[in-house]
Amino acid sequence: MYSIRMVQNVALQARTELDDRISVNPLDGLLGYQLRRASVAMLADLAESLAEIGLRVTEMSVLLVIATNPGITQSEIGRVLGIQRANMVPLASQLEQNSLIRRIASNGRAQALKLTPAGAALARDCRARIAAHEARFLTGLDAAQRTMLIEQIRLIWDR
Amino acid sequence: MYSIRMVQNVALQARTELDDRISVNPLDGLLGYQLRRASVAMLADLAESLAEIGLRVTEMSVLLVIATNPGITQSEIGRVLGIQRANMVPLASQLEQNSLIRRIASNGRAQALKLTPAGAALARDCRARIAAHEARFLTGLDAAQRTMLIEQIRLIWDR
DNA sequence: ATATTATGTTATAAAACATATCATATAGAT
DNA sequence: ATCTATATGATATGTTTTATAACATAATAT
Repeated sequence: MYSIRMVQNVALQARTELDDRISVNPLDGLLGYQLRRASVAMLADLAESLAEIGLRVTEMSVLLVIATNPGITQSEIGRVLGIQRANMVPLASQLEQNSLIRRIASNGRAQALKLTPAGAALARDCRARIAAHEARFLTGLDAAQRTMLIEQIRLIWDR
Repeated sequence: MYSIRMVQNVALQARTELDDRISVNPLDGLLGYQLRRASVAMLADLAESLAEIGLRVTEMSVLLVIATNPGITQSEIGRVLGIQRANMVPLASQLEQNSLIRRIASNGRAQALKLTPAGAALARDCRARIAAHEARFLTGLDAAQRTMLIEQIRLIWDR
């Protein structure tokens, strides 16, 4: 007979099947959704690696931009990385407190940012960790395919 | 002579060139960086469109998952979308308060979630907005190229 | 000389996200 | 049948990220 228990089992069965079915996610075919999931996955992996050297992802990004562009200002870094001017302040302060960068009086209120030797050493470590991190997510693609994929993704937001 | 003004102008000139130069961003060739920038750009565009109908991106995602899987539970939605069980609570409560979904006692503590007629109508609106949104970022690619790109990105995090 | 612009800064708020804990109800084991 | 383990929803909490508004200062432009 149709006891409550039976009905409950049927309900459970349906939900178990749901877990196994593949196309239950209506967002699966969306570019925006896949970009978000991939980005979150890579961010988590990178954050884990950078935590071992006491850095957050955003801090590492600022560090590398300064390494490549000695003398760049906070506002310029913000424009390059898409970070608000106001949010650059605690970021740069943190890096300065940890003796990774120096702020040098420049033009107007602007300050030229440069790496300390410790900052330069850490930047090299970052590059190695990033290379390993990227490789973990690009297996199965040769160099040309990697470049093409990255360029296609860049064109999505930068044109 | 080397007045302060002159020195300052030189500094400004250097910074202006920096803005124009192309490869000042050492992250440009990284998959993770491009994924993040593209994801952020698409999220901002989608959020703007969904704000017009009073929804946030996450709320829309939950709404569409319920639309496709009537009777699904909060925990299951969390597993599908990568949202913590605890964070699903205020999400579902918000949708229920706005009379977009109903929570129906099911098995155990679980509750089967279903759309109200208003929720179903809004879900249709969402799908139209999403289609327009996706099209804005996929110009220049035909249907086959779009599918391939999305699949390549999916493989980055889901394998 | 005055108005405008750019930079750094502070304060603040909102949103997203993670963690730990708890009560309850089922499934499974003995 | 009883006990244990597991799953779900819920609450509370804290952190991180991100955005906005306002301000002082120093440069540039008119």
